Amino acid sequence: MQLSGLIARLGRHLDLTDAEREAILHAERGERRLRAGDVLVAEGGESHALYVVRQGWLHSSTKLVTGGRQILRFHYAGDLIGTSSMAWSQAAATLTAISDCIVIDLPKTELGLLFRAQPRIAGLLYAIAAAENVAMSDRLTTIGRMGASERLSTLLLDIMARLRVTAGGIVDSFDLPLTQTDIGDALGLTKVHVNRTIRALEKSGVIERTGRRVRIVDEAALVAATGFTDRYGEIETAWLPPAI
Amino acid sequence: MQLSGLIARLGRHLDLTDAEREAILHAERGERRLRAGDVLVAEGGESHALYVVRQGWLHSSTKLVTGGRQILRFHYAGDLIGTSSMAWSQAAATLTAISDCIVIDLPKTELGLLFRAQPRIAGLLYAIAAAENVAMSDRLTTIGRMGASERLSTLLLDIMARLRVTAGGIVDSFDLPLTQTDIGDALGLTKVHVNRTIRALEKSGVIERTGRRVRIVDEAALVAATGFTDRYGEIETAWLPPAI
DNA sequence: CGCAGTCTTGAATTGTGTCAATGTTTGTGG
DNA sequence: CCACAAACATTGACACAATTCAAGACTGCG
Repeated sequence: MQLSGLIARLGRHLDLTDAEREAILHAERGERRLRAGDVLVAEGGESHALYVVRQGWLHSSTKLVTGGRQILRFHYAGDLIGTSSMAWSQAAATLTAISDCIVIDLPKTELGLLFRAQPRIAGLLYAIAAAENVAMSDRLTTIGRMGASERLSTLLLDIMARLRVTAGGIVDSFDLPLTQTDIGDALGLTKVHVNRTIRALEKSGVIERTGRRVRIVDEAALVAATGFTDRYGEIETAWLPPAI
Repeated sequence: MQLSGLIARLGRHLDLTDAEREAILHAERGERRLRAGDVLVAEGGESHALYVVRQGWLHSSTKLVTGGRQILRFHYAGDLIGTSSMAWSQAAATLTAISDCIVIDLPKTELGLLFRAQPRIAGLLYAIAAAENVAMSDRLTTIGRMGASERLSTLLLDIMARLRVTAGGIVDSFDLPLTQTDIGDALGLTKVHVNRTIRALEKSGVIERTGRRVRIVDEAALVAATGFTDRYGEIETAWLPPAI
């Protein structure tokens, strides 16, 4: 069977039936390759599709009237992105590739048909959207109520938790393809202060860096300081209607 | 026909068929009355249902390890709340009534059946979830990248835009049932600084206050300063599958 | 009427931003 | 493979926005 971004993702949560796989494959359109830095969708531009990340990292961001930028979320393999186009035909955020990426098109009319043909998939997608909402809430809480070092720690823990989903074994270090400006725009800090905060964490011995590789030395301390909760685990599926 | 929270809400976006109305009514359980201050769902507690707000205001919030609180979102009549229980059986946030409220239970197993019976409703609920996500992104941007007076201005504009959805005519003033502590917890500021910021806006003449009533005097100035976008308008429904 | 919860204000402190200069990496073309 | 430019990281000095602490004035409710 053909490899599919959405099948891989939904298969993490459910055992898909053949009919469900077929329906998903039918909804997906050709893949698109992006170079690091490429913009997949621009804020305000027309958009009639979602995308499934097959490979690589992206982020979504918005621009402010005052010239700043807020990075809203990082996206990894398996994520369903550009979902604002389900509600409006204009994209609410810019999607930018951080590393080289492959994404798969999922036209929204096809998704409509998938919702009708496979209600269990529809329900799971709804649950995933609800989980995304909680992820945004977590970030809001972090940025609204924590200091710079807790924000940064939370980001590192979050990235690591997410990478552990894909990498089977235990991960305690990873390559961080983000500039300090990116990190600042994600955390609501300036790049200068991000730098100071990183160096302080390094000096206190809870993290180590070699080039762009980061190693989490004292995960327990970071978790204790931030109250970080890993939300990347299971999604409850008991309420879903039976598969067709 | 019996009055229903969800029918009223979805009816804003679609002309529902009789079969769809029937199915929604079948999914909804009895209503629940809350007094201002009551907690509908506590963070971490079991939850097997969503709720539709029929009347009143609520907010969702989380607690931090350090003792603080972040208010994530305010909810008004027609909103679908507690959606994190679609993904997990433990609630991710606390739902608290701000004013006296009436909410309607929507058990998630019933929602599963609704998804199967009425795919067009499923699709619309998905679009609404996507719009909720964008609303969270807006708040993240406001808190992450704006100063205190822009944050406060955005909150006021947002509340007013939301009240205009229900109130037919033009609204330029409204009762604000929030304490300054609440506002601070929503905006990532202390209550003291909220007070200073309100008084500064008042002094500069862009807002006026009488008791708990707020009047927006110079809406254009507030919009210009914040880049506020009203997202409470239409939701695109062209991609939805046909009704059954 | 009195009390508890709010709102308001001032003064001192702290965290983060701004500005500016220098060092370090990365990638590109010769 | 080297030279160079551009992007990125690092650091210091200073400015400023928001917090903290504290005290007093409202307001609404039992």
